[in-house]
Order: sequence, then C-alpha cells, then structure tokens
Amino acid sequence: METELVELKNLFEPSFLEELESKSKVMSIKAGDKIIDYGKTIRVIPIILKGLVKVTRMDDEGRELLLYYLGPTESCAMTFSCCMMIKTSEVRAVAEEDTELLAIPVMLLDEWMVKYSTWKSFIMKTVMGKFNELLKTIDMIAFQKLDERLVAYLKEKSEKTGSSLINLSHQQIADELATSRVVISRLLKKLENDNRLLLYRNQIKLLRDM
DNA sequence: ACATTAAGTGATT
DNA sequence: AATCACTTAATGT
Repeated sequence: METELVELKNLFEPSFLEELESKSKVMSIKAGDKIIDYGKTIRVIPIILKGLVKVTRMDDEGRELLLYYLGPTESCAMTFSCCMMIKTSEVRAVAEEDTELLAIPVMLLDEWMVKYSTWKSFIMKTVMGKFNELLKTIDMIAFQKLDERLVAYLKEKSEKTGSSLINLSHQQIADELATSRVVISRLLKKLENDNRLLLYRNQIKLLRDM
C-alpha cells in the first residue's frame, strides 16, 4: 500500500495520511469491471491510485455518453454530491485498465472536511476541475460540430493512455460520442485524407500534433 | 473455404 | 448528421 500512496503524499499532511491509510482500504479492479452503476447507493468515495476509469451517463435513448476519465490521484466529483444527499448514482463507472483505488467510507467525508484543510481543498479542487471539464464537454455538444468533438476525444484518449495508437473500433467510438458508426467512419476517413491519422482495423494511429 | 465482424460509400431524409 | 442498403476488406474457424 505504501508504494501506491506515494503520489498522495504530496497532497496531504502526514497526520492526515495516517488516518487516511488506517480508515480506508485499497481495492483492485480488473479492466472492464464496473465500479458503480446507475441507481446504486454510494458507500465509498474512490480516489484512483493507478489505472484509468471511464465515467458515463445514459441519455434518454439509452445510449451511453462519455462524461470524463479519471486518472491517478483523481476522484469522482459526482460521488461527492451523490453521497452528501444520500442519493443513488446518476453515472456509471467502468475500469478501462486494471485499476487500484482507495475506498473511503462516506461517513468520514464530512468529518475530514472540517478537520483537515488539505482534504477540503482537495475536494474543492476535484469538484471544480471536473465541473469545468463537464462545462467544456457540454458546450462541445451544444456548439461544436461532431468532427471537432471526435478530434478532442481522440486527443484525450491518446493523452490518457500515453500512446498515439488507439485500439478502438469505429463502433465503439460512435457509442461513446452517442452517434452512429457510419458518421464516425466518414469523419475518420476525412481526417485520414488530411494526413492527421492512419486507419487500421480496430486501431487508429494519430499523427504528429493533430 | 466459409462465416463473421469491421469499415467504406452512395443515396435519401 | 442520421439511417438504410449494400459493398469490400480483415479476421476467425
């Protein structure tokens, strides 16, 4: 456990880290496993130690729309608001890679908020950070054309995975952006013609600075 | 060799 | 930008 906590050591004071360590537990999640689903009550606050988690929401047609990814030291802003009002989850979180996370019991959230200023500012920061990200995706959906959304999506994907190779089918991308496969295929083809990427089966190679 | 799944494309709304 | 219908290409058995 000590090794995974290294990244958090810079964030919090030693006394808090000690309490954090003793009252929370590390969970390992395999790639593809669900962490939380719609309608479930939230019992723990996760902080990602390593891996990558995808957070999605269902639209009215039952299609899944990508909200954001969670990487190391990040936490899910939605769970904060959900658990404070003792509501059920509005989102689904699935591990995209093998993931380890720190599970913090909900009850301790309030307690720590008043007790530790570093914890409070951590919560503030992640809530604000994700809120801003959400605002960005919202006006991408509202005002941007789909081709720009697609480019932004590919970029984010490659940054988060640290590779210019993206192993996704057109169908999977279409699902995430809540559109149809045909549209994605056409847009990708256009991008390929502009020499911005290369297309293979189940794989896309991003070129240069996109 | 055949079936299955992914990707490409024209036409229509 | 979505959907349909169809073709072509890649992959698995």
